[in-house]
Amino acid sequence: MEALTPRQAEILAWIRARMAEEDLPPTRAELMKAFGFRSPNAAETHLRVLARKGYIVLQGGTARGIKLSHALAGRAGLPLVGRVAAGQPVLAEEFREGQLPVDPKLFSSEADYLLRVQGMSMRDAGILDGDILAVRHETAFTPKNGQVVVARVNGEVTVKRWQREGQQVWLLPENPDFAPITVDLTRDSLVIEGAVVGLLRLGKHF
Amino acid sequence: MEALTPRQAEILAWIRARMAEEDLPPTRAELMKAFGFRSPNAAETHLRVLARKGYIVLQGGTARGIKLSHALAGRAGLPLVGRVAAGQPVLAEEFREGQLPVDPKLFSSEADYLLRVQGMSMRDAGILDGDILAVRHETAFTPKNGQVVVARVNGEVTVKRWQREGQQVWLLPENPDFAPITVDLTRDSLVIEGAVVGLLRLGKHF
DNA sequence: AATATAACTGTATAAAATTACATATTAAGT
DNA sequence: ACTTAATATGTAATTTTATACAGTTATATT
Repeated sequence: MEALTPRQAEILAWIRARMAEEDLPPTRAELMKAFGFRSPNAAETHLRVLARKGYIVLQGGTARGIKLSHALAGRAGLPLVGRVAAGQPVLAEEFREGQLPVDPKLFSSEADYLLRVQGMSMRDAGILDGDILAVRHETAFTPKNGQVVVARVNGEVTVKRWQREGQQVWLLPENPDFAPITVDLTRDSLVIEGAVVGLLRLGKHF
Repeated sequence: MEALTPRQAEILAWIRARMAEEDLPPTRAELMKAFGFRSPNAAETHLRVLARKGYIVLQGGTARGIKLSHALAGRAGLPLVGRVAAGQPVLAEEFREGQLPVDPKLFSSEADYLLRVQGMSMRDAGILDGDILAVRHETAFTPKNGQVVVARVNGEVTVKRWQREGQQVWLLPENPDFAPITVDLTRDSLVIEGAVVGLLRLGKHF
């Protein structure tokens, strides 16, 4: 399929999100408003391009006649991510173990991906080795103390309980056999990968 | 929910089918054509009634602004069962807390219902109070020793690890604060309700 | 230097769609 | 008998929506 420009991808993403949420395709005017266009024709031309490139199908003479093409329409579920190598993006293609048919909206907060847990450092929080966490990808947020987060310390991805006081952050395990990770925000690199919004344990561990 | 007349049910069914197929709600004119009305107002009044009775939601001033109400829109999913009173069937209507959009085939073995966990007796197996278990309903099967099952002892529903030797069954908790339940099959009543095939923990507990 | 493409503005209009109002028939409920 | 509700017809106004046509600006391509 022909590639999209960043702007086109942005517009397609918005359309998909809108349709998932409202269950109704947008009008040109709605697109216009959402992107701050001053002309409905800006929306029209974008739609034409998306249609020409095969990402959507336009039904002429029909209000809201926008369909996602089959390839995109398949509400696949969420990607399951396995062991993430240091320094690499969590959602990089090579760490994907597959796709699970899980509704992102099942959880309290909408989940973006699933992450398989490695190790027993959160055992006493009921998070065991092999469990699958539903994660909301949000790098720019401030966790509350006590919240379970997916963080990256010096490139390494870890799941821990967040505790912060001033410039000092502790990533607390829930297992006395493990030591807390202490991070001084003024010196160490710490990236929040997301918030844990759910947990899934499948079959064979029972 | 208020009952529908046959004609109203027919119209609602058509709308649902149309939306499933076309992924776009119909207009009054389309409804009119489908049912042979000679006036779009026939469609309008039907829609008003369906909305008043709670089967659909109409968005005023919006082309194709028809939404199926949540009860109808929610596809399949699994029933979530809460506290089950002694002696009553697990799936009795009065214990249902709702329906969750979970694919029954997500688990190693196909799940029939979801059961909310009460208490901490399985804490060390990573099953916490408030967790949701996916259960395969199967009364006539022989669990393997060590398997986590939903059983009913003297009418009371419980989740424990199964251990059997001869006519003696132990239902083992995974928490030293709780005592195993000992069942002599020659004297006590024991019904297996199902096998635990998965676990779900949603949001707020993190 | 000329051309093409992306990403728009601005205006206009026809078609699609909602929705009000007036009316009719039949069946069910009080 | 009277009223209400269901199921329509018929007309028309208004609003929403799609979409054509004529430009503009910036960037990349030939």
